[in-house]
Amino acid sequence: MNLKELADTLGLSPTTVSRALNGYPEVAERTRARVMAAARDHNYRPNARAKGLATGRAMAIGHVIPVSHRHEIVNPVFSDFILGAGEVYQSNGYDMVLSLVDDASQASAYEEIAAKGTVDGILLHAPRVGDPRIEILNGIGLPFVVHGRTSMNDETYSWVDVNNRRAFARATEFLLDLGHRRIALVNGLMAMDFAARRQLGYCDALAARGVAFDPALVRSDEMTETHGYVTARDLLAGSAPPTAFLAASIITALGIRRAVEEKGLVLGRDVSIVTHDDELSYLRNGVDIPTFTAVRSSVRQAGALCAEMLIEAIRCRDTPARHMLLEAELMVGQSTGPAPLQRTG
Amino acid sequence: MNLKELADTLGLSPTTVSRALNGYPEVAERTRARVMAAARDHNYRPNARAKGLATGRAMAIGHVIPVSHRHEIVNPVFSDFILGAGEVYQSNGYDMVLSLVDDASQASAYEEIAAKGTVDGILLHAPRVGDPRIEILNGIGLPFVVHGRTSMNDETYSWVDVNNRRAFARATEFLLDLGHRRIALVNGLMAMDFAARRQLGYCDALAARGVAFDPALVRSDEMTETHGYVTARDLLAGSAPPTAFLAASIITALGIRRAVEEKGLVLGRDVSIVTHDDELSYLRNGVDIPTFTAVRSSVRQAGALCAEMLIEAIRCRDTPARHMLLEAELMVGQSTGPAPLQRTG
DNA sequence: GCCGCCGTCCAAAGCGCTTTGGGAAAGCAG
DNA sequence: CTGCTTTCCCAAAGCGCTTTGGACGGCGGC
Repeated sequence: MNLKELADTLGLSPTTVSRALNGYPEVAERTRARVMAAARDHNYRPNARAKGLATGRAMAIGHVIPVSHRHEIVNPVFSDFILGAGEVYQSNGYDMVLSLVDDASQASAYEEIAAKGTVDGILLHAPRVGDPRIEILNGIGLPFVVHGRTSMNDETYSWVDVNNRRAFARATEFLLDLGHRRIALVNGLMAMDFAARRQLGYCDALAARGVAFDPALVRSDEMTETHGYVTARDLLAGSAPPTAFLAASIITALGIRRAVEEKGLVLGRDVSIVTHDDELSYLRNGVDIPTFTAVRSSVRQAGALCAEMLIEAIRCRDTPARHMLLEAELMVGQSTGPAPLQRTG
Repeated sequence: MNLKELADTLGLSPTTVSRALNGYPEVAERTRARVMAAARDHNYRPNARAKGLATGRAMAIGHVIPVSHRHEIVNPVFSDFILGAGEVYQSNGYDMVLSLVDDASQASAYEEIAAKGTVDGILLHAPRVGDPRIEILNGIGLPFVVHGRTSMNDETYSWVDVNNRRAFARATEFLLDLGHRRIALVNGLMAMDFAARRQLGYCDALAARGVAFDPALVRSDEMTETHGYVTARDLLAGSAPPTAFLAASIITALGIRRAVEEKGLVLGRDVSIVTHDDELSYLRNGVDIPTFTAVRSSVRQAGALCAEMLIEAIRCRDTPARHMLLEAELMVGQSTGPAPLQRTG
């Protein structure tokens, strides 16, 4: 059933039916009611492609997911982010289209997406330090919002980010307050902007208390369980093992805990862990009391905020760039405790 | 730059340019080369909406993700599945569009998607036992492939599934061989088809060895870390605790391990775990030797297979339904060992 | 009674592409 | 040279919708 057929059924012109359905005033209310009823009865939906062609709007938003061929890992927070964004899209009538793009063809991919006209805006994930994609997108002229930031020219584009620096400074301070002095940072890949900021926060807090920064205590890699495990096992086997760990994600923290417990140490007594917690739906941090002490910030909420910001940018194309810095909340759980008395050896 | 402009630049008609770009034979090779070069130079891409309108093909595939409002959980395997499917789509020129649909509006959602015409086919996730969506989709007439199965009328639609029954029978046999008799099954939600099949496999294996089925040893819930932990803690605290656990996913297994180790028990000695392993990219099962003994089957590969099957179904609309049953592989890791001698009390 | 306005509807153009149905030029055989 | 096929190209219709620019009748004001 298309518009013309529906119009024929009603003995009206396509023009009138279109206007009736889209809420234009030039149609009698009685007629509009008749049209609406018929549309419902016949289960009519306007063809999205035709509508898009006519209006110039795609009513869809593109998410570009970088697929690196060296280390093919899907960001585990991705599905929760999508959920948050998706709900906002849905209630605003937007579709969500995903494009997997490998690192090599990043530049051309965005131009292609823009030229094809399948989307009205783009949501950019996982920006790297000094990510060139932002410049590319700015050049293309399609509205976009970045989940996260990249170090330079923050003002030239819209973003939603967690205050990673503050969050990790906060977490570090908390551990310092508990008397820990050897605090390991099990970070994500340093090429990622958020990882760089987290390390800055960690260093800030150490410096503020006059604790020397020890590069041997900082490790960066993809945020897998394995990375947490291997790193913690390594560090704990050293001559001057850390008494506390800062983890970049709950998944990493799980790996760290495994190494800790495997060594017969007790979490919260012998070793403390503070983790960043994205509040992933499938990895809730404990039932009532948080298992891990964590600086937490819902990635799902971030998804919703990004989506709202982007939709607004699409509606009014020439509004200035907007920014939203979310503060993570420190939740004390069972994985932290006072630093143990200095062990000899 | 659109087709008409490109044609004008070249001094050709839109018809010829279109044919040149789409590989039709009615155009001189010299002209074609000229057109191709100009298209590249001007960075021309045909507008997808217009192309779709003209051809009737959307060159996009829809993934419908159920969002239940009671327990809002995103399937943790989802992102890996998407990755596998996405790569296939990309290399075949298809876009991927995601729709979040809440349980209430499942039926109408599919009709809407079909009528809107944004996609050429649908990939169905996480089918439930006797899932009504399959009937709906069959009625709509849009090609679709199910990742998983539902119990009835397997022949009437295309699916890709792991042989869950066999996999869990296999895992159970393995534990029985090691001498375990009290084997707990920490399953996913029983409403999910795969969970039901897994339990069947478990029961099959017990029955084949004459071991009585104890309903107290079977627990079903969403496959979170918390579920694994809480369930295992409960069961281990009972008067006749299990000596082995079957976990529905690595995430659940992590929770079980936590409960085991918290109780001071040693994995692979006091308690064994066999888990299903979807080979999630962010939760690799160990570095060299698998941490968990597992029946494994890559969900990413399943995504790719689903995508291929669906694209084929779209290309030849009236091919019969196809089915693909993947066998999971048993990988012995460090989480299993001979059943401990019977503890008294 | 005439004019102008308003409310209601419609015809037709246009969005950017594909595809049908020629048509002109070139090539070939007779 | 004629008639036919082949090669290469084009004009125009059409995909399903929106939107511009009227058309038409009824109404009130003067």
